Amino acid sequence: MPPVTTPSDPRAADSVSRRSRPERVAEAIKSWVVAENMAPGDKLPGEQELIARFGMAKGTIREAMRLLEAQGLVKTRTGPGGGSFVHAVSDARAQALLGNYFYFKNLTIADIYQLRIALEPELAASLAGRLGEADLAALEANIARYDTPPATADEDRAQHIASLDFHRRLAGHAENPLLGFVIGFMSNMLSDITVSRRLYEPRNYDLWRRGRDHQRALVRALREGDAEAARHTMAAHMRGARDLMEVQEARMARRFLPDR
Amino acid sequence: MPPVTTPSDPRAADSVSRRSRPERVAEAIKSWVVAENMAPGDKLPGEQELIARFGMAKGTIREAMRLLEAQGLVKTRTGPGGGSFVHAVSDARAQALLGNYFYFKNLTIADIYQLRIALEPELAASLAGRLGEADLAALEANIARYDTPPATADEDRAQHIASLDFHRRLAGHAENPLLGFVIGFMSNMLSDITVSRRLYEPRNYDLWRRGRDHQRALVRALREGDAEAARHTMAAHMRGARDLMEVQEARMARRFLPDR
DNA sequence: ATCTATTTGTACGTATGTATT
DNA sequence: AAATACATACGTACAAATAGA
Repeated sequence: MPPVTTPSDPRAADSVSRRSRPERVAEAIKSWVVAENMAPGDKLPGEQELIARFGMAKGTIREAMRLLEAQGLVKTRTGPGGGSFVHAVSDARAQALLGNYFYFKNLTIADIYQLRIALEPELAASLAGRLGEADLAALEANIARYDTPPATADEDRAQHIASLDFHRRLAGHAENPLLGFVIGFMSNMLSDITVSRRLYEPRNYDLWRRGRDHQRALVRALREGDAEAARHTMAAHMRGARDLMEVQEARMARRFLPDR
Repeated sequence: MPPVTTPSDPRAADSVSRRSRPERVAEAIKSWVVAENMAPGDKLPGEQELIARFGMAKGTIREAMRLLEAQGLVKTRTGPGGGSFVHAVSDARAQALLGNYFYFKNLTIADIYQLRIALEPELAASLAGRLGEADLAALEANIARYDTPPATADEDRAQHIASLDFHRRLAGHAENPLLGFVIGFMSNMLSDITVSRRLYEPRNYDLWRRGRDHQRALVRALREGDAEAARHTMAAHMRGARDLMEVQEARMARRFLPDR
């Protein structure tokens, strides 16, 4: 583990030394993890050893560990064999942290759909012919969850989330982790909306049913390995979904995404 | 500020109470910020008041504040009038946190280009006719930074980063914050690469010069407000840039993104 | 099932650092 | 320059959790 600038360093004015000690310790540990090429599950030095190595107080070291924990990079366990361990940042954590960023922007549903229309067809095409029968069956089972018209606002909402699950599933199968992450993130953001015109109004329901048929056609194209059909079907599905959101006057909820 | 489950709570087994006290305090403060609809700059209660309100020790409160600080949601200042303040998560912070997530995936340059090819043309089209003359001139000045062939590996690298600045600038003008963020993030990820075949080899340089010409044509389309020309020029530019990365056998660096 | 050892988690008092007035 | 109001850091004591005997 590398040394950290000591507190008695006389040149304490540059942008590195201006950071708090916990911050500096956390940075040092991060670059140590890189230098040692550590993998998830590997154990970091214990509290006492860190206190000794950095020459800092227990509280300072603990604050540093909380900084790393909030980033999702370490998990800490008590007891014998306990300690802090390198941890791969989870999907949910990364999404929650990114959601914090957008909490202060005013991201609209139209913004999200601009990316969905560009990316979901790309994902669909790249998945054609690459899903096993079990996964395809799971997608069809998912569609069945919203096969009957919703009768209440609660059912309406549940079906809306269920139809996003379809896209979350696809995202989970993406071989491109960036593509999968962005699409999964958008699906979760869209799960948190409020609508002022309900789905079960005839005009809305018609749009919605067309979307469900698109999903059916999409699974067919995926099964047959027809990438271009999958791409075009998904593109049509996304345009329809965007229109439905507009008709429903859907609005994003203003809250932080949950971490799990 | 809402109360937090007290330490003497007998039902300490569910997924909420299993969180550590600092985590619970941090969550409570986050939902309080939402409930009060606080904005960046607003002051949170001071250490002493939090200690009193939560009935916890100073160290616990401080660890909670470090959790929020790592997420980029609060900044803390010392001195009179100091304390912790709500803070909009910065671009750099959000990118660094998302970069942590991809550190453990193996994201390839091809993965990034799959998204760039889908998204950059969309951004270009949406910017056509919407940039002022000053911004357009800045883009042209940026292109001038790599107008002459690089002579050394250092110049090669500097020009590579400079050409990504062009895209960072465009991303900065995006009206869609999600689109701008994702493109800016990818630009920064691509700034951290190593290449095994240098740009100044004739074949590579030819590809690279074609890219520079695409950027020039793109600025022209943006100035003229021709969205479709901008879209197609950017699409060609992205395909060319991807080919150049492949020819150069570029590889992602394995490190954490800096926070600023 | 209990005890014991190990390791983190919480508490609290004191001293120091830092920025504002 | 001095007083003030705040966070920052330290050190110690004890509590809680967990694995293993």
